[in-house]
Amino acid sequence: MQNREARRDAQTGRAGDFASLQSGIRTLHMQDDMSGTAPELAARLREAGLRPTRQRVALARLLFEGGPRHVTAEGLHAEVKAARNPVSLATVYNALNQFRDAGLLREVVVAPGRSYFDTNTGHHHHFFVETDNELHDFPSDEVTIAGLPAPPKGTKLSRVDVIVRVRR
Amino acid sequence: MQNREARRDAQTGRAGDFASLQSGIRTLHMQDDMSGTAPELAARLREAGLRPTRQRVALARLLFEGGPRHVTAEGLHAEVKAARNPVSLATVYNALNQFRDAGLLREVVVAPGRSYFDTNTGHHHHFFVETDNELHDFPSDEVTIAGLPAPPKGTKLSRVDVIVRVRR
DNA sequence: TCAGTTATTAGAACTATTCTAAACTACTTG
DNA sequence: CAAGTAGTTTAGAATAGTTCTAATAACTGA
Repeated sequence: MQNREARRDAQTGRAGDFASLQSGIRTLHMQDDMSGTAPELAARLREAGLRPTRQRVALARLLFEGGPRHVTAEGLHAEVKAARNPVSLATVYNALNQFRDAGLLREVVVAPGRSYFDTNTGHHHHFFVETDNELHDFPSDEVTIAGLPAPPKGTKLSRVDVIVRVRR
Repeated sequence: MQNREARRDAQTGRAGDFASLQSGIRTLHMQDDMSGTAPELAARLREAGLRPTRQRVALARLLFEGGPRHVTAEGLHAEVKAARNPVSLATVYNALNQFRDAGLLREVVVAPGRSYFDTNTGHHHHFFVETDNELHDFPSDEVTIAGLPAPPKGTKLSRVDVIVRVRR
């Protein structure tokens, strides 16, 4: 048995580097009607068919009030706890899944047992820093993917994920 | 001993539909020196720094003797059991991880808790049929990705994964 | 052959996530 | 605004996938 690299919980990291790319994304995100204050968020949840409960609003605020983010369930759970707005872990999972199903979040699976929820639901792709489990967006505007074969017959396109894996 | 990778560049003029892409991949795989018989596989394992134990050879045969494949640990474990060549689940996991680390396999994570090991280690991408968990290869020859931003400073490119998700 | 290293194994442990069923709360109607 | 009720939350149990432990077995070079 070889011992393999330590898998630190690099936590959700709100990133921060990548000056230009990130600010581009931020702009995008802020223009989005998702950003609102608590009552706006409640309305948004209602639209999505979800009752704006105390728990869901608390989570939505953490997710959508700042800039774009990538969170894990555990990370978000730690945050609500820290914010003295306790929500059970099961509820965090439920809410993340519901938000994703409602199109408010997008799930990105980067490694076995590592799945992030991305508040940026627009077209974009990801950098994943394998050595420290950091995930960063980059807009798809610049990127063109040409020559994709047609989907297997009988299937329809759902989406195209591009993950650029890098290491430090 | 490091030429088994990233050598799949020339190949196929026209691509057209999905079926012909698949057969293109099969041809490729058969030409590969990975396809050998038991003694050849043993040599291959030794080259990779792995003792050719009964268990590893049994697994290598299942993996590399036919055409290209996508396996899960559980699936492969079921196969060795069915072939009356029992190997413990722990050993299946160990071997898959070692084969991957040695560059004999590539791991593809398609969904939380769903990770496949792909015997095709050349350049190619994937279709994933979300509705029934099917994974298919397609060669990267036809696909061009232009305009990828530079990796975050201090990092070097590891690889680019493209997963085209479709549903039935 | 034999020593020494490396590999295998069953089962426990661990991690991430989902389920259960009881308690609770937001929305509706009267 | 008092209930009714349907949707929601919760702790804890359960599950799934994978890794670890430490005892046993097997490969390899001399």
